[in-house]
Amino acid sequence: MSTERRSTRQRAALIEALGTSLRFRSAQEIHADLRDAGSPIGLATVYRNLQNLAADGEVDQVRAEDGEVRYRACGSGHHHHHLVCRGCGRTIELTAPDVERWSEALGAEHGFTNVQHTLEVTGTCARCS
Amino acid sequence: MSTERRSTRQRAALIEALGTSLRFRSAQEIHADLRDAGSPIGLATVYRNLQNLAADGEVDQVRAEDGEVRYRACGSGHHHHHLVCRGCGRTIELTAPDVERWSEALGAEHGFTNVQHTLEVTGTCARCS
DNA sequence: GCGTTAGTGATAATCGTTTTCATGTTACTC
DNA sequence: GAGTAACATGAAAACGATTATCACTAACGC
Repeated sequence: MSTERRSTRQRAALIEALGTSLRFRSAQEIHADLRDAGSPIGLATVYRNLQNLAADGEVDQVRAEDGEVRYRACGSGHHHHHLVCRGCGRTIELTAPDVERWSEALGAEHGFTNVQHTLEVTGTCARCS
Repeated sequence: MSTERRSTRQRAALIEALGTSLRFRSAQEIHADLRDAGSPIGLATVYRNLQNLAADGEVDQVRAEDGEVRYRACGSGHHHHHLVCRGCGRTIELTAPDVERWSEALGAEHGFTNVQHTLEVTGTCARCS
């Protein structure tokens, strides 16, 4: 997966910006933050690099309810899900082995192969309510 | 929920078009189908009515991987999930009581209130593989 | 029928994202 | 170091789904 990528200033800045945040953020948000932080970078470059990083499994992406894609550096390279606060965006990583097994079994039961699933949990965290 | 809606030819045609399909379809797809079927209807009207129907709980909407929203008339008015074929779009409704309970408990455990979740399963059905 | 009011639809506007393409950088070789 | 091929960048334009606008039409209650 980890196709070889050249190391550029922009890519490094992006990775750093991702590393310091625990929230899921949109490409536009990240772009603005980088600009504000004094790292001039093109919007297209942000999009491209985020896609690369996602393809290489170095960041997670989720699609918000409004259709926007949000990104976040995730600890484990393993498959996992998220519990995201709708207020502040605070995110807790989850593993759900039962769900994994359940969806597998379910696919098989209906003759489906190559089964994947998406599962995201949202709520209002203690601080925000 | 079911805000009172006036009955118009366009709304009726839309509901009928939805009723005859088992697949999730995009607003654009449905619009094209209606046009082809000889039911002139504006694209904006399709969008508006689909949103109304979704708000009234008469159709389900899911967001595809490319960000497009797809609609489908669903049998039960109850909360449920879907197993969707990535090839032909054939859809099977699922209930997952374990997942419901799991996400509830999880939210509580982390101090989250008003917990919701999205869960969609995709795969390749027997016919398509 | 009549008036009120929601619904319609062609079109323009929005907005996130992708593409284009000329230019700048990187990694590699000699 | 200099040369260079391939990749990366970024400003601007293109794209595509969706939403807003607004003049016009049709439902509904009387």
